[in-house]
Amino acid sequence: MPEAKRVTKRRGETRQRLLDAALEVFAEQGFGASTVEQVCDRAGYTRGAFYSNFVSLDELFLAMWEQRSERMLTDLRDELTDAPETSSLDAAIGRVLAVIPVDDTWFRVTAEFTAHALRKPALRRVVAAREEAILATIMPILESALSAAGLRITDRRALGMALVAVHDGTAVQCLMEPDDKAVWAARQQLFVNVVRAYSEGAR
Amino acid sequence: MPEAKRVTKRRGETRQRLLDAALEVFAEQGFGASTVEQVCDRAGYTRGAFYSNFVSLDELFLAMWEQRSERMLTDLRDELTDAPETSSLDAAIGRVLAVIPVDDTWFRVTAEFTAHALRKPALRRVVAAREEAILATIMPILESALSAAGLRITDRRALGMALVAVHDGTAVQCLMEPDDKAVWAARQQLFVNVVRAYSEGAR
DNA sequence: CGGAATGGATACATTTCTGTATCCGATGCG
DNA sequence: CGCATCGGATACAGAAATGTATCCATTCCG
Repeated sequence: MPEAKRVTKRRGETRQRLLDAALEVFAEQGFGASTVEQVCDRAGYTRGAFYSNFVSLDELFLAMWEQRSERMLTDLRDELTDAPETSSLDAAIGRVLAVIPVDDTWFRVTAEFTAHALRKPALRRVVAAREEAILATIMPILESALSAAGLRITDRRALGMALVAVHDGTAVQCLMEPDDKAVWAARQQLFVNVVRAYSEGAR
Repeated sequence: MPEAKRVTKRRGETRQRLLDAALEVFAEQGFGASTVEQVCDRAGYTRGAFYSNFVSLDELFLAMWEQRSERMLTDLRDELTDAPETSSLDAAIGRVLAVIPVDDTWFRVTAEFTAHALRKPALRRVVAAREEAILATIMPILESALSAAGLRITDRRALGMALVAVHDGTAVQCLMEPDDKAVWAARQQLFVNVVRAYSEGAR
């Protein structure tokens, strides 16, 4: 019985500021090198506030990542649901990529979290579940754009995996050379090529 | 003038054991969470040995990563140079993938190092240089296999980037589900598809 | 208002890590 | 064999991080 503690306004704010601070600190220093104090300083509190809200940095990390990725996912849904029935495949992919933020801070944190999950098996399911949710949001858009172009997906699962892999792999490249527009263009092109590779039909 | 210090046998061994221990410790704990003592304990020395050989964990990390990736690269070259003139594209890709180890430990460390490099701009060139070296080794093999199949690469640079991205992206997936053979198969297939996407010619 | 519960600050004891200074056994060399 | 240098161990001092116990201000609610 987790002893449900009611959340007052003040407590909620504190908690949120700690979550926000954690994002920044973990992105800058990496999770492993971050300390409770650094997070508290950034948030404008002392360690007392932290220990009153979380039991460990691990817990904070998980809570923060889930909140941010959940928020990212709903943003994605919001942006994509009122889709203006995109005609071309490139345009559809461009739309999706424009909405999925390759935000420096967020990506670093996600990379850290992934590495963390490789070490803590319990977290793998969390990561996997999030990926599935993202795919569930994106695939329908993609499929409708494809069918408008007379194409259909041949292997849905394989395409999903490929998209995730390409996203993660190219995101690193983009962050390594953030100013090289060619890298970003290549990324977009790679997505198009991959989608085509797993589709068939009239062109 | 770095005051070239000559390397005795004993010193070399100590240094090497520290490098090896670093690989394991960093893989298990992550670089940021690792301490000098943990590395020394693992190697069977005390901190005295460490500070006599390196000035900081950062330096050790860099030295270790460069040594291992260099070794990996020469292994790759050795395995590929005596290539039995592979006929099919799939076979060629299979060969290359078989040689590039998706070793759990090494991959984790590479991921850590990449994250580290995102933070320390000086390291980005190191990572980029290594990627280029790997591509320089692989691309010729690939091209000969392709031409044997009547294909030729259309955009060498784009293909190189794509291969790196796909490698990194899929490696994570394979490590997350190490026992799911389907993931590994999908990975191989994705490589084939990507290479095809950036090639043209008779089939 | 006024007492009770809440939430975060403060103070403290403890542990952990770091870096250096020094020591001593081993190894190389004449 | 004996001296000199080398390499790692040991010891120590200081810094940093942790977790807890306690205190005080604010908010809640009758």
